[in-house]
Parts: sequence; structure tokens; C-alpha cells
Amino acid sequence: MICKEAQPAECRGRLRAIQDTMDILSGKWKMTIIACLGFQKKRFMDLQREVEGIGPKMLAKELQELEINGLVQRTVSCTKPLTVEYHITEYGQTLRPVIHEMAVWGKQHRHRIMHTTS
Amino acid sequence: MICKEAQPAECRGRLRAIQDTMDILSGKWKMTIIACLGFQKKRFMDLQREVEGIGPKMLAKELQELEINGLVQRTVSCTKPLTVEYHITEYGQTLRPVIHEMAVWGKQHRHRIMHTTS
DNA sequence: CCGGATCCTTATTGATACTG
DNA sequence: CAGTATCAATAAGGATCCGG
Repeated sequence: MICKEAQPAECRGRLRAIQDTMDILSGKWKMTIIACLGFQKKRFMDLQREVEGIGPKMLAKELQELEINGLVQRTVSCTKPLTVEYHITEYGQTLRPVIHEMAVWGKQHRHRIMHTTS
Repeated sequence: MICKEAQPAECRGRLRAIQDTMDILSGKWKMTIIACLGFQKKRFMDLQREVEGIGPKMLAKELQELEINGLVQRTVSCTKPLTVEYHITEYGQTLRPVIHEMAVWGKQHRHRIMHTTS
């Protein structure tokens, strides 16, 4: 996968693809939200509890952006107090490999941090 | 990989791992910079050209953070005009699977965007 | 319970100019 | 070339109040 001066086009395509991905997932919370929803559908307060550190404002905003991009679906049930559920879409599921690699890396990174320069 | 109420600990570990990863790679440019250096070592201006849109300030800042985290190494040669080269470290190479999945997803995402709701 | 609207404070980012 | 300094714009984040 070395890119010689001869094929800069392939490099640019690759970089552009990564930029596209980052444009959608760059927020500090988006990946975590998606990962969290990957397990099962959840409600607003559940998410706020599990994605620790996030406030309701940011959560609402991130969810909206994810919904716009078709990664997450918002479902409202007109029950008594009103119930809103979020679940990942089929398209959002395609992020699973990305999420998985990030989880793997994050895990081994933490392991590395604990073992070096203690 | 469904997480039932019974194993919330596994969920939390996973989410935490993803947060760890995002803490290090969340910047709009970091992944692109690493991907760009994945091909071969590069100089400051080369990076600024290839990571299009980034300014010198952000590039310098992102590179510093990447260096602090041990993902990128900075090498200065005291030649005539002064030469600085950046190359990815062995540890940075471990991000390759993450980068790859992101490139794959970004590519198919772009493809999808062009085909729907034209 | 689920957010939207508003206000305010800080952190990030960008554009431009400038130095060794 | 490889950055730093400076200023201005933007975004993130918190707090609070409010409506459905």
C-alpha cells in the first residue's frame, strides 16, 4: 500500500474517503452514541446516562445530525408521558466494522498506557 | 454482540475504549494526517498540500498532539534551509485497520450519497 | 419524560501576517 | 521551509426556563 509519486490519485481518493467519514463522525460523541445504540434501541435518558459526560443539549444535537445522515432513526410513541426511542438504521449498521476496530484499538491503547512510563 | 441488561459492564468497557480512541483521534484532521503519512514520510508543506483545507496552525497543532501520543515522529535535519520530516511510528501503524475501515466506509458512503435522492 | 429556546462562558478553528 | 503570533469567527458546553 505504498504510494509512490506515480499514483497520487489513489492517495487522494483514500484521503478524501477518510475525510468524508470524519465529517460525519468527527464529533466527540457520535461514535460512542452509535456504539451504544448498536447493542439495542434506547431512549434519550438512557443514552445520556450511558454516554457519560454528555449533556442533553449536545446529545440532542448529535442525535439530530446522526438522524439527518440516516444513521439513526427516531421513533415517537404518543403514549401517556411520551416516549421517544432511538435505534440504529440498517445503514448505521454498516459502521459496525469501523466501530469494532476502534474499540479494539482503544482497548489495547489503554493497556499500553498502563504498562509504559507507569 | 447484543448487550442485554445482564452484562452492562461489557458495554461500558466497549464504550470507554471507543471514547479513548476518539479522545486521541477526534480532530477533524488527525486521521487524515495519519493516513497520509501511512504511505511514506513527508515534510510539513507536503502535508499541508495533501491534507487540503488545513492551515499551518492546525497542522502544527495536530502534529504535536500526534507526536505526544507517540503516533508520529518528528525528525529535524539541520541542513541549509532546515528540513523537518514526519513519519508514522510503529505504534501509529497499529491504527492501520481503523484507517482502513474508515476509508472503506467513506468510499461506499460517497457512492451511496450520489445514488440516492440525487 | 423529551427535548426546544435562550443566554453565557470557554475552547477550537481559521485567515493573515510575520520570523528564524 | 517550518512554523509562531495575533485577531476574529465559530463551535462546544453548561445553566436555566419552558412547552408538549
